[in-house]
Amino acid sequence: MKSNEIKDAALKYFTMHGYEGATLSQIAEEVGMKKQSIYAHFKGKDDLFLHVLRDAKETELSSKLQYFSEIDSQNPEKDLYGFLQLVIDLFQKNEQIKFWLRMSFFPPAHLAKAIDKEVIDIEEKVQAILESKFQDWIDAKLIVGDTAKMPTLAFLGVVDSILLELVYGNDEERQKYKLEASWSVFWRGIARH
Amino acid sequence: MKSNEIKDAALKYFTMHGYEGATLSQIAEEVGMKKQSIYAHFKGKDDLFLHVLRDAKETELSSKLQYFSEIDSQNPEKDLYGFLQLVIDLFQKNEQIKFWLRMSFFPPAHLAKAIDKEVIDIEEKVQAILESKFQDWIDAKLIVGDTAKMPTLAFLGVVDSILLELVYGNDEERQKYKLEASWSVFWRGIARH
DNA sequence: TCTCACTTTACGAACGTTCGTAAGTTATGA
DNA sequence: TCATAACTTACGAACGTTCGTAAAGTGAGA
Repeated sequence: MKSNEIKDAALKYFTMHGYEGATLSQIAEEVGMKKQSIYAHFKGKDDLFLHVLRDAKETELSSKLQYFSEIDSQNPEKDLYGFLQLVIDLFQKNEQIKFWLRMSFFPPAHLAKAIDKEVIDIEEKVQAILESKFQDWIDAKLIVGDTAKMPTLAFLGVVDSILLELVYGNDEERQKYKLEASWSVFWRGIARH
Repeated sequence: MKSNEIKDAALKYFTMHGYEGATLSQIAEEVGMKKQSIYAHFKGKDDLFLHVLRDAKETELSSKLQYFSEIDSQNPEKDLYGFLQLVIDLFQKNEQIKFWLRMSFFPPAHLAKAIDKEVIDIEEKVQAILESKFQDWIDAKLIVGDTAKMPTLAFLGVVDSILLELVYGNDEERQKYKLEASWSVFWRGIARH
């Protein structure tokens, strides 16, 4: 399917150079065609971008939902650390997550609204699941705290900081160490002791 | 000084639209001149960008260094929380920090090397100071831990996650709550108890 | 099985626009 | 008078997009 090849190339260049920095010529050349041919598959640059965005959203969301459906939820330490590992894993082997991250935080101005809607949609879903898990753990006295919202937001913060470190990512040793540091302190911050 | 006005406008557009998305025409118009007049002050787009970058770096660095020189260092809880407040404050009233953040993580490809050098320079300095503070606090048994590196990196992670939330920033209530959540969990994670 | 109409895909050429950049000219102020 | 800074005008290159056209693929009817 040529459309998918185009989307793959577009994903790559949008991720590397941002919306404005990516050109249809580059994308077309990567696929082995002229930029005009892209218009046989997509209405234009915006249309192509939004298709890539929705694919990325689906990947991001389904990966995370799947993770939560698989865990037994009786071991918060394992479950949460596993989620961090999942995020790192996705980031490293899946260009879509990098794309998603970049566009979440620095969207092209004229598409900001459309992007925001998708971002908020995912965010709410993930946060809701996470919050219910934390509530279970609190009720089961596996972690401390009265409301589930606090550890949830703190954990999402850890996820963000790890993602940022991965984006920045020139020192792999530092990445590992920073992940461990953030995780250790976070876990001590919510664990019973 | 017209050069400064140009840099101010450039800062604004580089921050909003990124390097590729910002145009010299827009910048010139903001200042009230033609884009060709910019060349009376700067060699070109790259030159203007690098000037803005260096100004931003200086602001970022001097603000943080000044903070550390002012604190008494005997109260880690107050000192660290104060640093978070400083970062938020800087971010909200100073466009340069937003610019700095965007360019740190998503630099224009052909200037990535130059930008990286500056970013690493600041990062190392801030980390070094922070690490020595943490070491003092550990020695004084004000916080737990054997090595200072772990709480340092974890704290830098908290800073990053807060910055990201500010960049994203459509829900101010959520921002405050997330800051409190990240901070509370972090502090409990390193505090003696 | 062959043909005819239709759709899909690709591309050369060109559109209008904007980009960053340059040279030459005019006004301002020391 | 002599810089300096802003202006006007201009340029090649690249941008996203459109048009017309040609080739390739598809399905139906005879």
